[in-house]
Amino acid sequence: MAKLNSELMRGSLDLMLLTVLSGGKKYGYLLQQELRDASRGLIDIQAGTMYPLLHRLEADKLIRSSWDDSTGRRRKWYELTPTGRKRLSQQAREWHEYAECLKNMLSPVLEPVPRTA
Amino acid sequence: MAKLNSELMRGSLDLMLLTVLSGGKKYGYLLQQELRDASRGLIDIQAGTMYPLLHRLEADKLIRSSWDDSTGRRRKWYELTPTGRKRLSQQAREWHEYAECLKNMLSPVLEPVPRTA
DNA sequence: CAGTCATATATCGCGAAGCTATATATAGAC
DNA sequence: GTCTATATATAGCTTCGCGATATATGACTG
Repeated sequence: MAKLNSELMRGSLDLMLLTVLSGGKKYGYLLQQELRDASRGLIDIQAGTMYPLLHRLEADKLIRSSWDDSTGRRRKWYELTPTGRKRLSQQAREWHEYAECLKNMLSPVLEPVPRTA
Repeated sequence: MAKLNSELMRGSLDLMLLTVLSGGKKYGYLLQQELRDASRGLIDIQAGTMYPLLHRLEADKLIRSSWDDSTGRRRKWYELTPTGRKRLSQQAREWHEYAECLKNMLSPVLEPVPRTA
């Protein structure tokens, strides 16, 4: 699966991270991998994109973090806050509405009208 | 219909303009109106966003323009170039793929699993 | 044991791009 | 004559994604 033109994802990156986090606590590197795997390589968020984004989401109190230093691998685990959960479901609905709308507009481009036999 | 959080549209604005232009020649103000109407107010691209975007698309030779000064209303009509048409169908497919992927990820959030009776 | 790669997080600087505000000009309504 | 809608354009601000770079450890390999 070819990597996606990343420009397309602008605007829904937070939504994606929040979505993956709704499946439970994750740390950054794991999040990155899960996204890549779940999308068969389509979605590959760079580290230099993801970490600042996680920091933003935390500053906005949509997620919270805790370090685990018990192993040699320092890991910062993130989880949704109640606010984050609300934001997620709201953004998800908004995105879905938008996607349906755009899909509708695109339909003539995606599936050209078959010739009337 | 409430206006959409415009952040969500980042990354697919060009796609939308190209899509609307695939329906025939349009000038900027008309484009803006058609988008707003077709989406029942959901998509409302600001003038300060749209005009620079149109200029970019033209600089990239995806669209071309011609002035109509025959009336009091100066209008700049835009139409797709062959290159723009190719780009549109390519971006449309890419977006669709991405949208399906995200929709998939979102499905547990959008439609919570019903309790097993 | 030295070298290399994967794991794991972080930040800087750059450039792209959307928004608000503002400017300009005309048409039509009242 | 004033106000609103039509129609296009640009400057300045800010946000944000990316590549590059830095740091440190674990795991494998010869």
